[in-house]
Amino acid sequence: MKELPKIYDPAQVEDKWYSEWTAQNYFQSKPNPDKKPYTIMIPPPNVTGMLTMGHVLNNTLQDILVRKARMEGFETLWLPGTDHAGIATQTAVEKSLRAEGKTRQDFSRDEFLQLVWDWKTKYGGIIIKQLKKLGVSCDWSRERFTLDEGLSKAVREVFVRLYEKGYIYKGTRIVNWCPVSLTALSDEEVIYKEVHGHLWHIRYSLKDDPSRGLTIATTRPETMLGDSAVAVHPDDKRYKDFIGKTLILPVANREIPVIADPYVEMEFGTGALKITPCHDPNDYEIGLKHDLPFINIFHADATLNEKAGSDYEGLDRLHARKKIVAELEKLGVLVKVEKYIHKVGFSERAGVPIEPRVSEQWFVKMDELAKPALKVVNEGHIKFSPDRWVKTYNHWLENVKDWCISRQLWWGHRIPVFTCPECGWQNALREDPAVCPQCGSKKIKQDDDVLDTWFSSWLWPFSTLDWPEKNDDLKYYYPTDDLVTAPDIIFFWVARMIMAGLEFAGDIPFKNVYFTGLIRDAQGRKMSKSLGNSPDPLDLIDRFGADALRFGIMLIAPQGQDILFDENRIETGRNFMNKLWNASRFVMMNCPQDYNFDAYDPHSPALQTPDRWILGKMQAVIKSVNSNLKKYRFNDAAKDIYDFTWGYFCDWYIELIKSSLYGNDPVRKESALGTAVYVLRTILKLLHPFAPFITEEIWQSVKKKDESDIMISSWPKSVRFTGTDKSEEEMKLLMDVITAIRTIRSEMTVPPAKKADVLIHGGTEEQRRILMEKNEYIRALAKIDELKIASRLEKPKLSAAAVVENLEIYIPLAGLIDVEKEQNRLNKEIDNLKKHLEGVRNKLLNPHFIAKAPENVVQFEREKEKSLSENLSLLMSNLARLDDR
RNA sequence: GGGCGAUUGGCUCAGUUGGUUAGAGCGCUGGUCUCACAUACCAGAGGUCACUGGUUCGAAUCCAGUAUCGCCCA
Repeated sequence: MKELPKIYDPAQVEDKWYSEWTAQNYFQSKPNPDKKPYTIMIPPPNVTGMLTMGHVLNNTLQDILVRKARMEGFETLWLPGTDHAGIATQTAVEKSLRAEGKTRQDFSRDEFLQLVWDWKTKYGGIIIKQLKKLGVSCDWSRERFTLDEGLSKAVREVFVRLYEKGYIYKGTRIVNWCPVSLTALSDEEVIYKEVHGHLWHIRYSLKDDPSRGLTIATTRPETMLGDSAVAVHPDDKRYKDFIGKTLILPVANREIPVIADPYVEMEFGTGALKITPCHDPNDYEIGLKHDLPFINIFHADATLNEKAGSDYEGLDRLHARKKIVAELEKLGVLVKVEKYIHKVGFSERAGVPIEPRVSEQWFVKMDELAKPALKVVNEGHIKFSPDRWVKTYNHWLENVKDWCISRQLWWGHRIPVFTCPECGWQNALREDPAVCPQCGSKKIKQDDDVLDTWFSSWLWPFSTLDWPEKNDDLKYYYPTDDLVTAPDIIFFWVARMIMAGLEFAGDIPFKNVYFTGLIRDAQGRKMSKSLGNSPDPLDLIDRFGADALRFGIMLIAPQGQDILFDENRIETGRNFMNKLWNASRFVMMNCPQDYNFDAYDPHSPALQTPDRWILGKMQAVIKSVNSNLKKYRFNDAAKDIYDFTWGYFCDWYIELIKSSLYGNDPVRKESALGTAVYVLRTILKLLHPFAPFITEEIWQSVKKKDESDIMISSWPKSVRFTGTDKSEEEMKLLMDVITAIRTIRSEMTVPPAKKADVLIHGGTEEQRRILMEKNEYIRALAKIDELKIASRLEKPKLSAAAVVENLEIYIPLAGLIDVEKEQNRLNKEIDNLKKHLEGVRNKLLNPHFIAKAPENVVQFEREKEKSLSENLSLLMSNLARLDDR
C-alpha cells in the first residue's frame, strides 16, 4: 500500500483528472434513444470576461445537477459557450486603440472588426480555461459563440421572420443613449442609482409683465437651453391665469409658452415643470402631445452643440451646469437651491449617466410575444425556484415595452435590412443581395447598426442546437431541463428566452429555472471591480483547491438568498476535503494488499451494531441528499454530506471500529473494514458532484476490479438494511453514556491519558444488557480502565456522578475531585432539568392542552415528565451524598 | 409611490407540515501533538428568535401592524 501524504494537495490531483476525463470524452453527449436526455445550456459568459465568484456559484450549481444526472443514467448534455458582449468588447478594443492615439474611425469597418476578432482570439479563451479549472463537465466539443456562423444564421432568420410578421419596425423615439459608447441602449441596460444632487429653483418671467413669473424646479438646469415650454397642472389655482401666456427663458432669452397638462404633479417642487422634449422621456411625450418644438442641445457625446448658444457650445454636461447656474445667479433668477436625492440612470456597461436622446432606432413589438410567455409560467409548464420570482416576471411582461434592438456599434450581428437609394426599396433578407431586387441598382446598402447582444442570447437554448436546421439534436435535447441563472437577468434573458422559444422553436426552452443569489462581500456590498472587493476565484483555487471552493460556496448558498462571501467558508471547504482525505487514508491503511472489494455484503448477519448503525445513517443521508437536490436546496444537500461524513463517519464510526480493526476477531474485523469501505464509497459518490476531483482521486483506491472512474459510476440508491432501527437505539444509549463520561472527565480535568474507573447502575435490564455487550466501545472511547455495570452498586466515596436515561454513572476520583466544582456542576444540571420539567408540568396541568392536543403529543409529554422527574431525583440525591467522604 | 426579501448566540447562516431543552460553522473558553487527520480531537460557555398585538391547548414558524436594512420596478 502506497503511503499517502497527511495533507491533501489538490494541485497534484485536479488538472490530472480534468485531462483524463476530457481524454475519455466523458463530457461528450450524443442523442441516445435508450436513455432519457438531461440538458442544461450554460448562461454564456462574456467572451472577454474573467471568472467571477458569481460564475463560480452558478457553474458549480450546474455541474452538480449535470454530474448527478449523468450518474443517474441520463444522457447528459451541458452545452457551453460565450457571448460576444457587443458594447463591452468593442469598448475594450477601442480603449486599447486610444492608448495608441487611434479611434475606430481611423479604420474601415472590416478592418476594425478584424481587430476585434484578433482581440477575441487573444483574450476570448480565458474564461473558458478558468471554467475548466473549476472542474465543470461541459461538452466542449459543442462550445458555441453568439457570433459564430450557426448562431448568426439563427439571429438572421429570427430577425427576418419578425420583420415579415411586422413585429420589427424602425422609428424615431427618445431612447437611452450612452454618451461614452455612443449607442442606444435598451431600458434593461440602464441602472438607476441614487444620486445626491440639487433641486434648482429658477424664475422664468412673463414676457408681458416681467414683474411676474413662474418658478420652476429642476435637477438638470443645463437642459433649460432646450426648453420648449413650462407646464402646470390645469387644476392648479396658483397658475391658472398663466396658462397660454408667454415666458422669457432666461439666458437663452427665447419665448416659450405656459401649457396645462395633468401629468404635472402639483405637489412636486413648485408645481411648474420645465419641458425639454429632446432630453427627457416624459417631456418628450408632452412635447408630442402639445406639438412643441424639439430642440436638441447635445452632441452624441453629451457635449453641448450650437443650439445651446456660443457660450455653451462644446462644454460637457457638468461644466455647462456649473456655468449656467453661475449665470442664473448673476441674473438674479436663481430663487433657491435645495439638496435633493434622486435616481439617475447609468449606462450598465460604461457606468456614466445615460442621456435620453431622440433618434431613429429599430424596435421589436413585444406585447404579442409576451402573452404565451406569461401563460407557460403561470400554468406551471416552466417552474421558477424560488417561485416568488414569478411575480417579478409577470409584472415585467404585463407592462412590457417595445425592445430597442439597434446599437450604433460595429461588433455584433449587423441588421439585415437593405435599402436601395435609387428606388427606395427596403426589406430584411436572409442572404446578402448583390443588387437591388427591385431596380437592379448596385448601390443597395445594408443598415449600419448592429443588434443588441441579447438579440442573439435570447435564442441560445435552440440556436446552439443548430436551429433553424431541423436535426436530431434539437429533437432530442430540446426543451432543455434546468436553467441556472442570477435573477438580475430575469428580464434581459430569461423572459426573452421563453418568448423566443415559444415563438421560434415551438416549445418552452427549459422546464425549470433556478435563480441563484448574488454574491456579496463580507460587509454585504455587491462585488465590484471599483471596490476591489471581489476575490479572484483562480487565486482561491490555487490556495484551497477547486473542490474546496466549490464545496465552501455550496455550504453558504441558501436558496435564493444573497450570499455574503467570506474566505473562511472556503477554508471550511478545504478542511472538509482534508478530513475526507484522512478518513480515506485511514480506511486504506487498514485494507490488506490483496483486499477484495467485491466480497462485502451489507446484509450480512455478522455485522456489528456500529456497522448497522452507520449503514442506517447512510441510508438516511442518501434520501436526504436526493430530496434536497430535487428541491434545489444545494446548501442543505452539502450539509447533509458534511454532517454525515464528519459527524458520524469520522467522529464516531471510525473511532468505534478501531477496536475491531486492531483486535483478533476476523469476523468483526472483516465486517468493520467492509462497512467502512462500503460507506466511504457511498460518501465519495454523493460528494462527487460537489467535489469532483478529490472524490475521483480517492475512488481509484476503493473501486472494484470491474469499475471505471467515479464520474461515470452510478448514483447511490436507497436500500433498506436489516436491524438499523435497533442499532440506532443502542447506539444512542452508548453515545450518551460515552459523552456523559467524557464530560465529567473534562470538567474534573482528568488528564486524557489517565484511565478512569467507571460504575454504572440502575436503569432497565435491557439498558444494562446493551452496555455490557458493548462495554468495549465505552472503554475505548471514554478511556476507561475498569467498568462495572450492575443493577445496584454502591456509590464510591469521592466520586463524580451523571445520569443518563435513569442510569447512574459514577467516576471515582479520589485525589482528583473538587467537591465545590462537582457541586456546581450538579446544581447547574439540576437547574436545567427543573426548568424543563416545570414547562412540561405546566403543559400537563393545562386542561385545554389535555383536551385539545393530539393524543400522541400528550402521551409524549407524560413520558417526558416521568423520565425528567426521575432523573432529577437521582441527581439531587447524588448532590446530597456529595459530602459523604 | 408599488412590489419582493431579510431581521434567530460575537460573526455568517439553518430551522421544510405550528409540537423533544431552537441547531451548525467560524470565533471564544478549558484540555489534548491520543498510532487517519493540529486543515485535528475532546469538553464547555453563549440565544427573552427585531418590536407590538392577534389566532391557537401550543408560535422562531400562521395573521395584522410597526421599525430597520437590502433589492427590483415606476
